[in-house]
Amino acid sequence: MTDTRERILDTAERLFAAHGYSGTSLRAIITEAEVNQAAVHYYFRSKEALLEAVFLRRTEPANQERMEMLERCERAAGGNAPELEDVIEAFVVPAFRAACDPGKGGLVFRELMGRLYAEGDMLPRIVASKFVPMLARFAVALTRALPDVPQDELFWKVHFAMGATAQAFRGKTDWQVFDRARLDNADSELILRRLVAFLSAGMRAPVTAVREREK
Amino acid sequence: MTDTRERILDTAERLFAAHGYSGTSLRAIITEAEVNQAAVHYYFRSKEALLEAVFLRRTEPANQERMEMLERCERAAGGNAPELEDVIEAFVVPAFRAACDPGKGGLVFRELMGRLYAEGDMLPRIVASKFVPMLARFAVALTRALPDVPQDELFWKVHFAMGATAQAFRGKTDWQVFDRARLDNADSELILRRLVAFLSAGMRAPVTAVREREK
DNA sequence: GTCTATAACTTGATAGAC
DNA sequence: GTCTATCAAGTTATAGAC
Repeated sequence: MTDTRERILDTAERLFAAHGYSGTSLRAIITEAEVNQAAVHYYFRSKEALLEAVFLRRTEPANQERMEMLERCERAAGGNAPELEDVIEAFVVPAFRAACDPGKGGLVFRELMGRLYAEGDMLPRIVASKFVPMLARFAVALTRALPDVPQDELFWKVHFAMGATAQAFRGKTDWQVFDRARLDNADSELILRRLVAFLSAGMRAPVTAVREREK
Repeated sequence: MTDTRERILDTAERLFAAHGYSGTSLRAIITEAEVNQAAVHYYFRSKEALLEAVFLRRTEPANQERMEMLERCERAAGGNAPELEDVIEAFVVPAFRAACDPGKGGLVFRELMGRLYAEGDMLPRIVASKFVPMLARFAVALTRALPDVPQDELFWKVHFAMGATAQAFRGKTDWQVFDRARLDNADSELILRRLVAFLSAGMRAPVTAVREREK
């Protein structure tokens, strides 16, 4: 069949998401996808290249959309600084939506995205470099939206925000301390709104407002 | 020598932090620690048990401190609801400080903590279960500190907050879009203040305040 | 408690017939 | 493009001498 390649991608996506990169063996993928031993090395030439393919398949279009969304909101602002919420939405919404709707991938890729966001070193820098131009654009927009925040503080806020976003993508916890509400059955648009609200407030929060206290 | 055990723990901590659990082989640990092949299986009985030991060595005391700090701030509040910032600090500060100061572990364990927080499934649930009682206590305190936030919304906010905290622990990014400021050379108390400010604001942010907008 | 040796298995990757 | 067969290396874990 000609969809062998796709079946490998789908299965790899699922297993990488579930067990991580080094936690998933090519043989596990081969077995679950019910393809031939050599197929993986035929279509992709290595395990690493397979991960890249899995990753870029969904990431590249989402990044495209992010840029468009950012440009659109910057144009709408005219010469003024863009609204913080808009910048954050431009970054978060395309990836999140993409990770929700595609008939097949859905939750699975979201899980994988969370893992990759969080680990940061699972992808070789070559792939990460595909993100840098986009991230740089967002860094500028953020700086304009938050002109009073010094750069090194902004760095940390972005850092925290990336972590929160990654977790939003993952949507699973083993700690059943609140009894309910997994990503599986939750309204993803509502989650998005909550995430944007959370991030915006966090980014704006003045650090100096934290009162001094005794240890 | 009698510090063989400790040397294994230290090395394992470092390598798990750098490459993840399945990305680290026992042989790599054995080699770097310069101990004998069989030593790991003698002191710990499996790779998994070794990870648990690495994890609990620093985690158990920190969790103890978290509980104490929470109780202290609840007592200070008398019958009233505890202050949000205090609850967050009680959760974040002990682990973060512990991960900063111990002469040896320092940055390394922080990196590992970030990884484990983010992955969530690297530790077997048996170990995770050691956390549940503490987390449940914090869930109650949070609910009291934020009485107007419905439970399922609170669940998500905690979810986001855990992600941001995990990222704060990791403190490394490959995306050099802001040119500077790594965890390595940053003032950790300042990071803590920033994190607490970020989380508090995010937790308090009313979701309904996010204005409607066209996609 | 420390060591060497090795068992028992899984890994990523390839060669070459069809 | 698909298959089987297999390699070389690396893996966790154990047995048993000292």
